Amino acid sequence: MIDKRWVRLTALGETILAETAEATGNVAWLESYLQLGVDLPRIVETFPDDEPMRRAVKACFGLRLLRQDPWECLASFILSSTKQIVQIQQIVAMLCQRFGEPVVVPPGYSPGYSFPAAKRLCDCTEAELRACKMGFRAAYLKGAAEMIASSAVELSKLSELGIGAARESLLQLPGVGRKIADCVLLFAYGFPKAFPIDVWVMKALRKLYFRGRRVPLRRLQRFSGEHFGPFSGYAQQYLFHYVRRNSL
DNA sequence: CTCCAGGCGCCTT
DNA sequence: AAGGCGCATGGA
Repeated sequence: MIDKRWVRLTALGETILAETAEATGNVAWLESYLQLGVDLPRIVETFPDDEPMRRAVKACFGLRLLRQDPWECLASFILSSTKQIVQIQQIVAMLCQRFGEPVVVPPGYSPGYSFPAAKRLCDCTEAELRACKMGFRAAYLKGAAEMIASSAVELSKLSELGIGAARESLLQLPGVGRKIADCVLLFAYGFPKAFPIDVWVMKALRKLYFRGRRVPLRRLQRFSGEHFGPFSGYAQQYLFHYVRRNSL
């Protein structure tokens, strides 16, 4: 589901086949989501020429970032803390099914639902949200939904700000700390210097650049900003998927 | 049974 | 400013 459209993507060698449930006049929305205008080789070129980055780029050749909807991205990451990825997917699926809007799907496919708007979720009780198995994150999600719906934080205006000011805005939301804020800045707004440091990236940085020593988070953040260049967020993704595949 | 999973918020030093 | 701990839930 992209926005409120059902899409099936298939890799066909060098091209991507996209099938939609309904006719779609122009495909700007899809080009934006897939970031087809991004010149990946130009970006990879800016990475530091050191051994860890060379290995990560080789291991994840062709890895790209998507451009996701800000609210969907934010809400999903609020639900992500100390959860495994499969469980996050289950929670999000349940949220969509219960509170999203039905979307048109091709004949023979199971029903699909959009990601529920902030306004819809702040009308839910915390108990209804907890019923989607999100546990203590329910209060965070509801609180964040209220602030978005009331425009206490205006997601649509963050792209006009610099990364620092945009991050400060996101940090006002309950359940949003530095890591989640940086995920939203990178995946939904495309700030190329946003560098989320989760447990995996922390492991990667320690092992690959600090001889496995324990390093304060502050120092890792400073290092990430200085070492990986103008597209450090992309570098982060290469490192992340590299360590996850090799379970370092 | 215990441990832990793409953190955050709050309470201690 | 920095470090420790609890928080729901489910699976290994």
